[in-house]
Amino acid sequence: MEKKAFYLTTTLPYVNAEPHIGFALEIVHADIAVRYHKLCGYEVFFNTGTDEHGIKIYRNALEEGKDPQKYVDGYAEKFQNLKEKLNLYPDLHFIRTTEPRHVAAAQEFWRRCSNNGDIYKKNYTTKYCVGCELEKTESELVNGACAIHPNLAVELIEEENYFFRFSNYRARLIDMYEKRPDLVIPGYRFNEIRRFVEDGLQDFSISRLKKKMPWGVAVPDDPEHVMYVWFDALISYISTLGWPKDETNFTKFWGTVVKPNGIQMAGKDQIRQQAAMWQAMLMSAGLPPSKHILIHGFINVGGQKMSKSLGNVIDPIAIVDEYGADALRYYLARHIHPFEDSDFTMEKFKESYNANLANGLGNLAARVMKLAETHLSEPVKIEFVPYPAEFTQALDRYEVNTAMDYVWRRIQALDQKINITEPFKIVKTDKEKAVALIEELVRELAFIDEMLEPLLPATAGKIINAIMGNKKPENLFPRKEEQVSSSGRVPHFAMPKNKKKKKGDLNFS
RNA sequence: AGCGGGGUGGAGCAGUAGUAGCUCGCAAGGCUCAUAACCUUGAGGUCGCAGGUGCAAUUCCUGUCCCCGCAACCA
Repeated sequence: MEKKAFYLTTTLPYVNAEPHIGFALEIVHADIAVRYHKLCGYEVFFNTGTDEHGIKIYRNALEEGKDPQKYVDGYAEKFQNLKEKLNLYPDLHFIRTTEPRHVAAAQEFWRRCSNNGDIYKKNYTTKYCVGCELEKTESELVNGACAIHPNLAVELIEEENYFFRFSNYRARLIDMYEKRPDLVIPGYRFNEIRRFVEDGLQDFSISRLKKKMPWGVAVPDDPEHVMYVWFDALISYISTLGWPKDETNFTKFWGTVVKPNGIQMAGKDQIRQQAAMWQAMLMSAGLPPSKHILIHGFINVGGQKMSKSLGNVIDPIAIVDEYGADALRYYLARHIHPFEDSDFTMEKFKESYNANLANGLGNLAARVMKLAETHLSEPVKIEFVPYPAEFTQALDRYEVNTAMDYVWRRIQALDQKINITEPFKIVKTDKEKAVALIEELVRELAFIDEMLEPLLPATAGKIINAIMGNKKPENLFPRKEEQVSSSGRVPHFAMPKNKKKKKGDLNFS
């Protein structure tokens, strides 16, 4: 029997900035889902990439005196490096929208929409904010300027553009929403987009005049136009599969109209593009819709938006360099909610790192394996134990945080078990019983390790190696104690907390 | 205005129709295998406010107050 196929794509980040913690969140959650499905026996296709066209990139490149292609090459490399930095699934597919295979796919997609009568030319004048790269309606302007970029002059655009007949798809979208109640997850996001579509749709512009802005995919049969960046970028979800040439691969992973299979992950600012525009585009091209669109929230810092001017931007690479990929993966998976907005501060990160990775998982692995190394003559044989329902149910719903909580309860339970059964004591009186006990502890550690595999793959590998070698592992997560606590007090860094109040101890601080 | 999210012990957050849970912090004790770690116990909450439905609501409904987002470096 053929393996079931699992397809998951992130949105493609626009390459005008360094990799962002928000994208790290998206791709780590995606990576966990992919690894989990792989372990469950699916054949998986995991896609990400870079969105490289558009006026903003064109202008940035010119400002830096670079050829646009050279400019995006530099950024694409930084994003490709995330694979290693975040310890992502080894077969991660990476598509760049400037690749010939993508360009060809975008053009074919255009042709199909056009043949279907959904693309037409229209003269129009609009106000356009270069900062947002968006047309602005009157109601969106404040004092005649873009509210987000008040310092940039709103440009008046009057030109002939190609438009997509989005308005034709209102009924069909609503109909699909009715039939596919799990298209957008979570449900309250689905309500948002449903209401938006019900309120009525306006056709949107999908091309730009080449003489003004040449940095885009050429529109078929019209040398004067290039595609608007959003139109071509969305198509990357299927161009990465080899569409339109590789029909087999495409159908296998993207599915069919009857049985869609493509799962997308995106931020809450992307609902409109992903759940409405893209779905209408797929209908127009005669292609299957998405199966699920998972919408995650944003990361705030200390209750505020991240912003350069506030100086509170979190750099995922810096965290990985200091703490390791799995430490960041841990935090994103357990403490950043899969759907709602979450807060990220370095204080919280460090607190959780010490509590749950150093003191929790790392210490547990060390104490179990030290017992094993000392008292067992050979490695414990490990058998695969099926994942518990509580764990799989959480991951099946993409509730990674709940799955993490479950694993950490097992970690705590194993710590408790060691304290209760006291093998380190029993070994002095009843070696045989102690050995049996320790073997049991190792097996339970292996069980925890199994669950860690999709979550913290590097750590999981180290632990299973330690088990198979019957050897205490290297220090998996060294404690970090150098910081001053958030209250400003110097921490009691040199004293164990269960002794710090004892009288008579010398205080080394 | 509208739409969306949120208001849970000192802090940060889960969660649920039926003894309210986690991390940190605090208090007392235990253990010594472990990364000055681990375990136990305790103090601390009328789960924003007011109504309603239920045998039962923090959990569902209605109203109301407050905070945040929809305006980001687009995630």
